[in-house]
Formats: sequence, structure tokens, C-alpha cells
Amino acid sequence: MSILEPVTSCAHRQADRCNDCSARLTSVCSVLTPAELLEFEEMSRSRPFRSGDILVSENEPTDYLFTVTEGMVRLYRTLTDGRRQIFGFAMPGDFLGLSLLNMGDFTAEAVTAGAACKFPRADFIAFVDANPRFLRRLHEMASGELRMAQDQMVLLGRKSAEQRVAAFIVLLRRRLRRTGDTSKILPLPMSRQDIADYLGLTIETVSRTITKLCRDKLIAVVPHGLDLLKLERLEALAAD
Amino acid sequence: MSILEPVTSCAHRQADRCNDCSARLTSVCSVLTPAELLEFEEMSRSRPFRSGDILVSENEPTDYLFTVTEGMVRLYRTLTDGRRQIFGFAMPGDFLGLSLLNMGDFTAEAVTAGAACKFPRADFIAFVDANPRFLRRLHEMASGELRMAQDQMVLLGRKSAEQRVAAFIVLLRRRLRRTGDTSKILPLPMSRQDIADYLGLTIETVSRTITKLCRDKLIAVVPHGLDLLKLERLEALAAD
DNA sequence: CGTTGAGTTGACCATCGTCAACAGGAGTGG
DNA sequence: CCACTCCTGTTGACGATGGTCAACTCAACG
Repeated sequence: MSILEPVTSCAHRQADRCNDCSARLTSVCSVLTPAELLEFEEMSRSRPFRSGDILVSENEPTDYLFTVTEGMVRLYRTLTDGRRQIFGFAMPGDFLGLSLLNMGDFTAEAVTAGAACKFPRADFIAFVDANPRFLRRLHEMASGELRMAQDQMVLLGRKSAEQRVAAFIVLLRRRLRRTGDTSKILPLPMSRQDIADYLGLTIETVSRTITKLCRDKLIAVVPHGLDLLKLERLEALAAD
Repeated sequence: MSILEPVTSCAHRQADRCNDCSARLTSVCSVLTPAELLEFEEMSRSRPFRSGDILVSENEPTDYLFTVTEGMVRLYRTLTDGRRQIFGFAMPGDFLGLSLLNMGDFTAEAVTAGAACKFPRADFIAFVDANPRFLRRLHEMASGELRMAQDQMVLLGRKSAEQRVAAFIVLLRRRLRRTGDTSKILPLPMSRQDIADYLGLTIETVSRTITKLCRDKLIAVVPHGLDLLKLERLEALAAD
């Protein structure tokens, strides 16, 4: 349950300055002027995390907000009997705490090692209130989330297992492209259980469906990833 | 597909002034001062609608935003083969167009007769940019929508038919309470098909599930509504 | 009083979930 | 370096939940 404690021996150099931040251009910070960025820097603190670390826990309101700058984080809620629904996977540039209030609606747990930029909520809200353009940006990001949530509702409510898995692959690919991944192989850092809990399926159904897509030569399974052999057909499957 | 054309013989008197608007206190307008409200009034126009009217159509971007002031509106997206997923039912005080941009992501279609307050988008955005407090309110409403969307993802991804129907009943009741309905009977203005498309089920499953809840004496079906006999047990079912 | 469309019910079936066995890779300790 | 364990993922057999198709009821409306 380590809450973003600094790792003593950190392999890679973390960005102390917002200017060096690899997520700056896709994150909420993208609209800030250099002067504003300096002010912004004052209240933020970059923290590495390891796989499994909990950034935010459901039912435990926290007074920090986060921007993921590296790695991947799963966002989910758990039912009393242990069933879990993952809302999405946060990646570099994604913001945790769009609602500003009510942190603790969901759990944010690291899928991979990575880093997040951490803000005290009070400071962040003060900054928002002083910078309406920044609030507009925050609102745009929330609108984007809302749109993605609607896509996910269509998927969960009306799509077959095969359509869900295809949609997942296509979406993940598109998101990784945005953050600079251009490789032919799609990495799959999350477990089958994660994929199942994201798609409203079971681990077995996900596995069988991936096997079927392999048999049909749409994809090939490689270690920790997928080779997308027929992306067009995957996209057609995912579309609806 | 009449887009909110005024009905010539309108049974009820519609509010021309924001002050008379029954939805004012729950809507986005609730944070406006009397002076701001006057300015706001300038750009808005209340329009009645009849059951079946389309306010916004998917894939047809519109330059108007709406606040529902009376009646009920279903929000949905349709897949190419006709399958439909309803995201929610908009009721008095609810705002259509939170994203400010991208109107046309979904269809908004009247379930009942009612009225909506209509804004030209450009004017609305100008007002937003001039009133940061108003933008904060808009953002709060978007956050609320996001939270509800997450609840709905949990429902669609992880709940049984019986839990879904119970959750629907409990949620509808809570929402109607907020808008002033205090009757013992829960009105159900939408069709079984609407409920099915909201819950990711079929019309037959909804019907059978309601029948089962009746057999178990949790509810009783009355014309155009439900009598909630054991609300506590419904809430327990809905919870998770 | 007939027509229409919504809702209910039944019979049957498909998809996906459950339970269980098994395979293979990573890490551990001898 | 190899055996052992553990964990994740795959596969198979079976079953349950919910979908499909069809018949029927009933209220609304002309």
C-alpha cells in the first residue's frame, strides 16, 4: 500500500522541471504559458511508483490530485463480493481527479512502474480559480472522459465478446500512438484479468476470444503483446 | 423530426423569464446572481417539445445547447444494426451539451412532452468565458455526469439482470425526488424498450425481471408506474 | 368494435460463466 | 544448474443467464 513513496534507487532520471516532463504536451499543462508553468511547478512534485502501488483508494478520500507522466495505471471500483469493474487505464498525460472534489470514487493502482505528478488539492483548486483558461482545459479533458465513458457504455451494454476484445485492442493502440509508441507490436502490460474486468467479461472468455482472433489470423500473440496482422478487420469488428 | 418548433396551442404557460423557471435551482443557472441571470436570459429561449421530438441528433452537429426544464429526454447512441444504448434520461435541471464542443455525439429524444431552454453555442461559450464561476458550475455538473457514467459501467459490466432493474428503480426514484416528486408511486414514463436499452438487456428480460420482483412482493405494477413495496430490499439488491 | 402497439409469457437456444485440469515461464532454493 | 513452486494463461466440459422467436393479452384510439 505504499502511497508514492520515493524509490531509493531509481533507474531513470525523473523530471524535476515541468519543461522536461515528457507528458507536458498531452497533459492538462499544455495550455500553460512559461510563466504559468513556473508557478504550476511550485505546487507539484513528481513521484515514481512501482507496479501494484495504490495512488488513490476507493472510500479513502485523498487530498492529492495526479497527472500520470509515465507508465500505466488502472482505475476501478470493486463490489462487495469482489467483482471489479475497470473504467479505464490512465497513461502519460492523463489526469486523476478531474472532479476536483470527491477523490476516492475509485481506486487508481499502478499496472506498471512509472511516475505521477502530485498536487495538493487546495493549491490546485486555487490555481484553477486564478486561471480560467486552465479550467477550460480541465473541462475539455472531462468532456473527453465523458465521451469515452459513453463509448464504454455502448461496449458493455451492446457488444459481443469478440467486438469488445477488438475494440479494446484498437483503443489501446490508438492511445499508445498518441503517447509516442510507433512499434508494430502492441504491448499488453495489463493481465488478462484486467482486460476481463475492463470489458465486463471473464478471464476465460478473454483468453478464448484472443485465441479465436489468432485462429482467424487477425492477430498473433507475442510475449507481453500482440501482433496486429489485420488492423482494418479489427477496426471493422470494433466499430459496432 | 421537428427541432423544437413552438407548438401553436400550448396547454401550459411556459416561463419566459428565468426567475419563473422551475428548473432554475437545480440547473446550471443556480450559481448566477440576479444581474447575471438577466444577461443569461438574453441569449436563452424556452421551447416546448412533444413526445418523440428530437432535440439533438447523433452525427448531425448542432449549434445549440439545452437545459431541460420540464419533462424527460432519453440520451442514446445507435449502432449500425439498430442496437441502441441509452446513456441516461435527462430531467428538469439537466444540461445537454456539457462538452460545449462536439454536440452530436448522441441523440436526445423526448420521452414525454416538456420544455427545454435553448442557447446558441457561441453565445453560451462567450458567457462561460466571461463568468469563470459559471464554468466551475458546468465542470461540477460534468464531474457528476462522469460519476454517474462510472456507476453505469459497473452496472453494465458486472451486475445481474435483477440487480440492474433494481438499480434502475432506485436511481429513478432518487432523481425524481430531487425534482420534487414525493408520491408513493414511482412513475415510469419510458417504455420497456427504453429501460432495456438503458440496462443493456432485452425487453423480454426486463419484463420477466419486473414480474419476478412482483412475485417476490418487492414492487407492484400500476398503470404507468410502480408501487415500491420494499424499497429497502430494492436498495440492497441495487447496491451491488 | 376492430386495429394497433406495448407488454407479458413460454419454449428453445446461444453466449458466456463456472469449474477443473493442464501448460509454461519466472522466480527460488538446494 | 536443476528441481520445485507459484502464478498466469489456456483449454475443455458443462451449465446458467439471458437472448430469440412466437403466441397471446390488453389498453388506447379511432
